Amino acid sequence: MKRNKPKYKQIIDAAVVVIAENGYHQAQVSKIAKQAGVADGTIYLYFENKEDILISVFRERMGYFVEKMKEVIAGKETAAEKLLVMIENHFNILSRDRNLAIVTQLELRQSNKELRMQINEVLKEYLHVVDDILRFGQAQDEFDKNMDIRLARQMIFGTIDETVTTWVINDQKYDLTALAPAVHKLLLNGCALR
Amino acid sequence: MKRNKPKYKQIIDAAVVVIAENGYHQAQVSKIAKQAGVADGTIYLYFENKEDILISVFRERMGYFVEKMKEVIAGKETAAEKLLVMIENHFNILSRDRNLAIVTQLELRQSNKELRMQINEVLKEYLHVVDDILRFGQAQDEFDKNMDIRLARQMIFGTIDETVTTWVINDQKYDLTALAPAVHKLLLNGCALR
Amino acid sequence: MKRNKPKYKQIIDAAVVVIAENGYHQAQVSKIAKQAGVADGTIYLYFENKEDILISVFRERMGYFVEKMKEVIAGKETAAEKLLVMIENHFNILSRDRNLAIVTQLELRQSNKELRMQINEVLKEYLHVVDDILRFGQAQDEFDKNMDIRLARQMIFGTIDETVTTWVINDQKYDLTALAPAVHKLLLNGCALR
Amino acid sequence: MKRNKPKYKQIIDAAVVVIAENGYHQAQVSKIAKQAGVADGTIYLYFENKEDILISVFRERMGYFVEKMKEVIAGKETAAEKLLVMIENHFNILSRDRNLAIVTQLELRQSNKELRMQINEVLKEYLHVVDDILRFGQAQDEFDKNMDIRLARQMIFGTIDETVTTWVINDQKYDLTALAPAVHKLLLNGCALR
DNA sequence: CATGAATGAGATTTCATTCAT
DNA sequence: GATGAATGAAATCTCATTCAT
Repeated sequence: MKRNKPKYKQIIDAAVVVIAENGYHQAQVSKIAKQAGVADGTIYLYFENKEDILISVFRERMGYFVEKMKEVIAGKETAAEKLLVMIENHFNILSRDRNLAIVTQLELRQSNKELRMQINEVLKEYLHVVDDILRFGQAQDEFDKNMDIRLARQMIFGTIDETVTTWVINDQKYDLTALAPAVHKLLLNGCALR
Repeated sequence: MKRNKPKYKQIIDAAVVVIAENGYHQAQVSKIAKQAGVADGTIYLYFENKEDILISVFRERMGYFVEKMKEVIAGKETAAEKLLVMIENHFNILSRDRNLAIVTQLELRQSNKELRMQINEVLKEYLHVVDDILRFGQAQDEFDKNMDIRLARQMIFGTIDETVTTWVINDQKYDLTALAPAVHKLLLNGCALR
Repeated sequence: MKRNKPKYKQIIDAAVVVIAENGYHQAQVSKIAKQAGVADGTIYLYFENKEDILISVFRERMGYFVEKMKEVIAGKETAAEKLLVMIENHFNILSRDRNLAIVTQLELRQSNKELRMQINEVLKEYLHVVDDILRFGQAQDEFDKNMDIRLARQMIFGTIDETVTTWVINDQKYDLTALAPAVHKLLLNGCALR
Repeated sequence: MKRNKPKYKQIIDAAVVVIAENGYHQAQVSKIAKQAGVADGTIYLYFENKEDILISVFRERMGYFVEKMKEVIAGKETAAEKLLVMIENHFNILSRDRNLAIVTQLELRQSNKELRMQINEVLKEYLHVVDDILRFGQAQDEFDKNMDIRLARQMIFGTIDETVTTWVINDQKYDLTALAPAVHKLLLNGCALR
């Protein structure tokens, strides 16, 4: 069950490809094994069960996601700038790994409640990053101090997520990253005229 | 296959209860039949197949949803007011039918891609309502005319959806409807200080 | 259960049409009822069960078959002539009622062993007709007296049956009746040169 | 899906036994699996689906049939002798494998049209053997050159088939092979006195 | 460490038949 | 006599997981 052996990554990568190409319900363990170039039984030397593969896909990739986010955010001075690079990076990473986009936005959502709960656990880390930006913005007098942090986080995450999902459903046929500034503006200022 | 016979509604209602209580993947046709108080075979006098039951759950309830929305929205003068009653009603309807909330926010999303496509078809009607409010707001000089309608709609729907889902995941333990004004304010003004 | 009421015949006729058009396994009772223009339940006022419909189809039509045979055979003097008109009539009747041909040669043979046993019971009458011709031929010194009647009957029936079945399988695209003289000659003289 | 692994034959053999003992419609996959001493799922490692098992039963056994025929026929000089050994062997093989006789003469004929079409495809090979004998006989001036090959083949096959079926229906209670010379004589010379 | 053949539980759907009206 | 809505039993096939090699 060593997570640093090469076959571990191999299987995770294979799972992303297989799920993206076949859909969640057609991603059988034997297909993942074949794509990874290992025997079916070998999967179980590295993962507890099928659910463990899926949650691991999310954890590994989302871990990279959050690390990346923290890095680029730290490099910015204002909350507005931090929010912008976060959105840009979110869009950018998924634009570049289109299979991952399909898997996280469409396929993995078909998993059962229990798996989704675990995925939410992983997501929390990402939500903390959003919260940090929001609190930082309030402290810097950039953001409204009366604003409910939890609701604002739901707005930010919900908007980003819905935007990416719509892009995936439309077969990724437009430039997602290009939408970042407009989304950023909307999240900062809302719909109303100023 | 008549949709106005009492058993049709009876089965739809049973499906909502069974899915909410057992989860999507444990909602066997025989469980739904038992809950509805009919024989398994009777289900197939009213629905083509299992998928048809699930689609119908969504269509029937969402149909009511959209009708209700259009009604309350028409009664308001400004875009801001229209948006507020839309959010209030969305939250309110799901607050009152907690099983439906579980089914739409968590369970039905586990369905396969094809079923989700059909659900999206039903959802489009709701998204049109949002679009109408946004365009109305622009025409009335309440909303920013440079705003991308599609992105704004994604923000509004994404925020509402994420808020409801979070509430469901947290076992519906707080008052969802009470959040409507704060969500409304966020959507109108964003996070930034004015 | 009166067999002389008009609906009895109506249902038999409907059964032939439905089986010919849909095949044995797709000939549901409800389809037959619809074709006959009666309610499903009405079927059971005239027939014990589905099997009874099928066996009745065979009995009614084959009854006519045998009557016809006896009639035309009685009008001929020699065994050879009797055999010829029997073959001609067999081919002719099925040529004219192509649905019946499909039903007797292909579809009804898919029925279960029990039903086929009953059909064989009905067929026996027809086989007796053949036996009568054979014995008459032997008495008249037209046919070989050492010949095993049972085997000869199997040859005659088997040949006729196989010929009709082949014609049905080939979509009845050639003139079956035209084959009667050649089949007759073969049955009388065999393959060997004289 | 390897056809040379021992379990492949094992399942075919089990299918013959189960179908013969229970009838076509009562030959569930689970019964066949049990008879073969494997798990239900194992069946599907060797066969596409249930129909594939049935086709394979026919193909495997009929393949042996045709091979055997060609062999014994090649060893004879005259068309008459060839025909005789063909009939003898046909009767003999089915006499020795009585379950197979039940399956081919009664049970497999209950299959749906599609399966029967496939079975006919396999049968064609056998019919070619008959045709070859007939043409050989004509070339050797043993058989009537004016004879329609197709009709003669239908007579031969129809007679043999009907003879075997009658024997099976009568519970195989007489010696089928003993009938071969008489059947042979009938096919060569017909019913008529010479 | 790695393999892959074997396992076996579990669910949708059809359709002959009934019976209250 | 006639209706037709309701019944409910029954069977194929999939696929995650194991374990002998």
